[in-house]
Amino acid sequence: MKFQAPKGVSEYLPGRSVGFDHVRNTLTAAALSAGYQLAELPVFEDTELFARGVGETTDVVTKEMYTFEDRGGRSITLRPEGTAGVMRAVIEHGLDRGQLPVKLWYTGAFFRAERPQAGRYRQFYQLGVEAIGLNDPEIDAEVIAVADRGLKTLGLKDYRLEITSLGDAPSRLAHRVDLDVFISKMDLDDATRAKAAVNPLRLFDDKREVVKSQMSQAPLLIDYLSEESQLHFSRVTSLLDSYGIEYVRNTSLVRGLDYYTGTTFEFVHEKLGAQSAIGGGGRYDGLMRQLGGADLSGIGFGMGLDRILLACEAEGLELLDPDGLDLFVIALGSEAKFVAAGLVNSLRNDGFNVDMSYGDRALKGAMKAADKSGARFSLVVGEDEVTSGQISIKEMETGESHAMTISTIADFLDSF
RNA sequence: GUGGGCGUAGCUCAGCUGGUAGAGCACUCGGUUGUGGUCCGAGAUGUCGCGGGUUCGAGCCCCGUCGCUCACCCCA
Repeated sequence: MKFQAPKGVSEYLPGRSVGFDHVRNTLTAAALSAGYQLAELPVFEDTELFARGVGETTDVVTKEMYTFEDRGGRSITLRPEGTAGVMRAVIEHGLDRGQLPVKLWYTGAFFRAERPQAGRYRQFYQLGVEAIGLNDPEIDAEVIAVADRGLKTLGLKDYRLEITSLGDAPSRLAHRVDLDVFISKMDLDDATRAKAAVNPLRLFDDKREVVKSQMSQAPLLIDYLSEESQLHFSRVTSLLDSYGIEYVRNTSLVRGLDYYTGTTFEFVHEKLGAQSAIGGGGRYDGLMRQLGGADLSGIGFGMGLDRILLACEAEGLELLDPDGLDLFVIALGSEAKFVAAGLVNSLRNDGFNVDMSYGDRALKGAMKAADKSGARFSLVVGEDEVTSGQISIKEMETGESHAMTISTIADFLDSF
């Protein structure tokens, strides 16, 4: 029996794992730049948390969750998204009792039992932030700017920020009345009509031409915003303007999680195929209360690390490893190998990244290994070096060598 | 869940109307008794995804299955 990874999971091995780590670290740095603090949360939660948080009628809940019963008979679900778990932790530990907003970031694996596709996996990685407790347009702009800063720091260019406002409850109620009337007059198949009955906004996202052409005349939620919602949204866009962050208004932007209200956004990459959303998020007014907490608003985003890596690769960005090897040591002969191992261990204790050749490789092969390791310097240790203590460190890129004694290697490496 | 394409060496792929498996890259060794990237030479590597069927004979045809992939759906 030959084992294979479970269907549809993403995994990153040498070659791509450095790029993945770089993406994650860059987005982490963006979150830290704005004062977000780490929340390390479980990957599974009470099933009910997601049912109530994400929305009972969403596809995510009705057909994409990994749900199972644990040994105590509890219904457990692998987290399909991050916000519900963060809210649970905030409520459970009373994090909202101090100063607001509570600003948290998280990263890790998420799970949805979907049919795999380009950029869509059953286990995938996200990094997200949540700012909870205040309904301040400056926070909306900050959250969007953090995500955008992360993408720009990576060097991404071929993406766009789409943004809209889903308004507050009164706005949406007024719109829905008119939208339902409009949809009732449309020519639709049964499945689509059923979908519309659950959430009519979904029809704005339909890719079929028959639906798209009819929906082009549909009433838009953006035209129903209350004055308060309008003011909030225009302030957010003004802030983005002042930050120099470009965006396009997408009045038919719809998201698959039910909890979004007000400011809602999505980052879309142009070179990714059908699964082109590399991240998205928005404000959620009723979520915390819905989950048994105080009636506080919040806003956050989730960025898809797998898709962002794909986007970087599609743009041909170089994702370098900042923590590569400083030195690669080649030992010739048993005695030299013993000495070299001690030297390597001691340099590692001093904080350098060092590797050495193992086995009994010929010098040529060992040099090749040094080359492939990506180390900045190489060093050959043989009988002569062991007895004299004199060595010569070679700079791999230039081929230049530097003579010194073994005891001064650390000082030499430090000077670079 | 629905539909299309594809599974051959570690990777990318070739393999004719069915006749018993190949290339390039990567890897190892040597040319150059202790200095990589170039060049030259040699070598090693496969249950041809898996199971069944047709056939004297299957990598090739048929069925099933698993996986990958692309799109729908949905979303990160």
